[in-house]
Amino acid sequence: MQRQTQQRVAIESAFVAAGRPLGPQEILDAAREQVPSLNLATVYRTLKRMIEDKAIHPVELPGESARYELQSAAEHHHHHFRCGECDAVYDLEGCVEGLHKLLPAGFLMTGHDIVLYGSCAACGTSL
Amino acid sequence: MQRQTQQRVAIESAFVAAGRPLGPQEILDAAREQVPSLNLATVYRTLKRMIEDKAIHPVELPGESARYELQSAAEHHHHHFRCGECDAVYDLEGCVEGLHKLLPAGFLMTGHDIVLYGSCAACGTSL
DNA sequence: TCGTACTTGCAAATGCATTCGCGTTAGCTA
DNA sequence: TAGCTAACGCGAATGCATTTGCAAGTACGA
Repeated sequence: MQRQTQQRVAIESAFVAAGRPLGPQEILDAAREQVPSLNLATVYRTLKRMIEDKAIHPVELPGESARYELQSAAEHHHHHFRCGECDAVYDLEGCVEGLHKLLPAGFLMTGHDIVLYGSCAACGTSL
Repeated sequence: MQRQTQQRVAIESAFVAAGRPLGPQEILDAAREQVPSLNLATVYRTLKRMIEDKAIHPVELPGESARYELQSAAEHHHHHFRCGECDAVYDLEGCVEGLHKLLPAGFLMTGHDIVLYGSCAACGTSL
């Protein structure tokens, strides 16, 4: 069976505390505040298992390696915002109309991704 | 100065003939019909120079390695469609309204990307 | 509390896209 | 047409994110 180790608890709480998609290195940095000895390989192993358990799911952005977010956040349709200052990614609520009008004749759409770029509230405030 | 080699001509014409973003391997496959001895390293070298010359520019999609498209295609704002059957990427004309309404308070938007997924006309026809 | 076997940390190994070194080939100018 | 040198093909090397082997550590049921 699966064990409740302190490293796993630290990783899970890092996701809850952040409330936004995190990459392996971000997770490592955050979780090390609970468990300083935490290793990146353990982060990857834990991520892999959490994906299998459907506790998290991957968030891919153009030209970047995968981040992950809690499945609960992914239960409703949403998109992402990437801050060019701090490189953090945030969840966005809602969607837009009219994507179908972009479709050429004969094309069938089954899904879409939208990514907004700019600077987040935290970075904008500190300018 | 720069030389007009047959490999470079083949690569440039592959872009023109395709009329859509191509990845290094796709370019290799296409250009080898003109120059069978063409090597992948040469494709990469040529792409690098074409980017410096602003003849092409990279197209990044979530979770995939870069494709490239002619700068002429990039002169006007547009987005992309990715076919899940043949893995090809196509340019889409136009854009949508209302992206600003997705933005949380305090966030500033400087750009955006939209990717539609589904099956293209070529694949849809052959089903 | 004990023992088992799941987990971890560490370092080495992968996989992959992309780049480089080098001897050879081939544009291009005189 | 000859000569210079940019460009090529090939195979090895990089860089990076991610994975794995293994010995040591530790959660947790009996």
